[in-house]
Amino acid sequence: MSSAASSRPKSVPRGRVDKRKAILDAAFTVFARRGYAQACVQEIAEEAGVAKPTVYSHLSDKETLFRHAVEAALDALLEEKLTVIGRLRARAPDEDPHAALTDLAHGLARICCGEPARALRRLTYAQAAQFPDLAETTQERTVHRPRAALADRLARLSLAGALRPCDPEQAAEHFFALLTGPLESRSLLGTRRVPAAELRGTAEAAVDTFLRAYAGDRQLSQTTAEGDRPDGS
Amino acid sequence: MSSAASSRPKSVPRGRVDKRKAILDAAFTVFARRGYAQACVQEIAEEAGVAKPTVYSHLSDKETLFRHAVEAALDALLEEKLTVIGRLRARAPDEDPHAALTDLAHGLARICCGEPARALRRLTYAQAAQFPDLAETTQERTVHRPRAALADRLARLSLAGALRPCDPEQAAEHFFALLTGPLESRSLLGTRRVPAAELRGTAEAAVDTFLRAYAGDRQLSQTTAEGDRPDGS
DNA sequence: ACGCTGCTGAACTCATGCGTTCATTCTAGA
DNA sequence: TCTAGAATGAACGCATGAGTTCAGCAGCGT
Repeated sequence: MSSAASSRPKSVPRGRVDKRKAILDAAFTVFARRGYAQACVQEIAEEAGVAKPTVYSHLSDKETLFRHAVEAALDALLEEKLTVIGRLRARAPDEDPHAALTDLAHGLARICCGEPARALRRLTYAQAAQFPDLAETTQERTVHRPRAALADRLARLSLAGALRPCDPEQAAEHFFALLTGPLESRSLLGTRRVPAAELRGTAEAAVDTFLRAYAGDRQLSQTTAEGDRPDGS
Repeated sequence: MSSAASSRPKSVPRGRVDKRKAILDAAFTVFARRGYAQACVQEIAEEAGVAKPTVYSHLSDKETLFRHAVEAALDALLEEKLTVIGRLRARAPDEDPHAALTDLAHGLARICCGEPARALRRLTYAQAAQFPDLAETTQERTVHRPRAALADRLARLSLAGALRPCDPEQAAEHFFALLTGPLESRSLLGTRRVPAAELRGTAEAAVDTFLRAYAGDRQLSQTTAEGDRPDGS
């Protein structure tokens, strides 16, 4: 997303390129950098390697620009998360869930701490009051849908006896909470880049606690023994 | 905080009042309502029942105004949280931790879903890029200090055998995560007012899961039996 | 009664930035 | 090669709002 635009395509051959996409990418980059109010359309145009009137010919408004840019970024992020969650499907349902969940947690942690996700969180929080419908879309795409997808997977694990009988929606919610809550505080509201080691430690701690609370009888003793050192961060 | 200013003291007797406090309260109210960039000093002055030059005579800048208003709100919020956490101290350390933690969770949930806390989260997220030091102060006051305070209490519970041996800092972190994560998603990024019933249910679910993961051997069977219905929200 | 101090309100300057206009230039396609 | 449509860039009008100025006014101590 921002990686493509951050190389400042100043010298696009001026002819036919996919200007619209370039503009939306640039818009997200600049909004992420400055925030909605502080971002000016001129800078977006420059970032996209395009003239200001061109921007207005594609997207009528600064607000429209913002909405489309944010929604595109949301979609990309959702897809990433669903892919990582979907990897659970490939696992044998009766395998030890510890390894599978650790992989999952680590994958999700990497996504949540990536620049796009952090920027998106800042932007949607900031404009939650001004564009309440966007806040709703955001929750839907970044929280509810991934949670539902995870709940499906956890339900299967539960049936297979790897997790105790429980409400899978709530289990998924708690899984995400244990993972993203600590990450949130470690990234200083998305301000700071979380080092990979911390990220891994946080993910493991989350899985540990999650399994202590949700592991099925079959797994309990094993898990409890394994995660007994206090911490490591 | 905002309750004093929300009654629009349009007709202050013009003479000596604590203008400065009125201004800071009004500033927080207006910033919370509009966001930093959209808030205008004129509106803050009106909300405080004061003329615009008076505002500038007390606080030199819009930025200064913002910082002082936010920090005052942060302090108030921190004190509230510490008070609620401090109530754990009064409990007998060998008593069943379930009741104590539920009280705590419920108290914290009420604070975190209150208008000041939600507004504060929106504001600091929004301006995290522009005023990074404020983001740090915010984390310190709203996360680290309360977590440290809770960790102290949990350490005592652990020593008393009510919780299993564990890193109290991490236990506290997970406790907060299990509580505030779900609350966050239920309040739609602070946009929506969470109904009391949901709030209570979330708090109980958080304590449930927390105790399943952290209860000491003495408590394990009891807790596990008690929280066995899937959910309730 | 007098003047000092702090507040008022209205008007002002100035910077910023949205959205638009227009004459010009480029590219694609016939 | 010629033409239509898209893109350019530079300038413009206009609104908004930060921060300031200033003449007047209320209260208060003396």
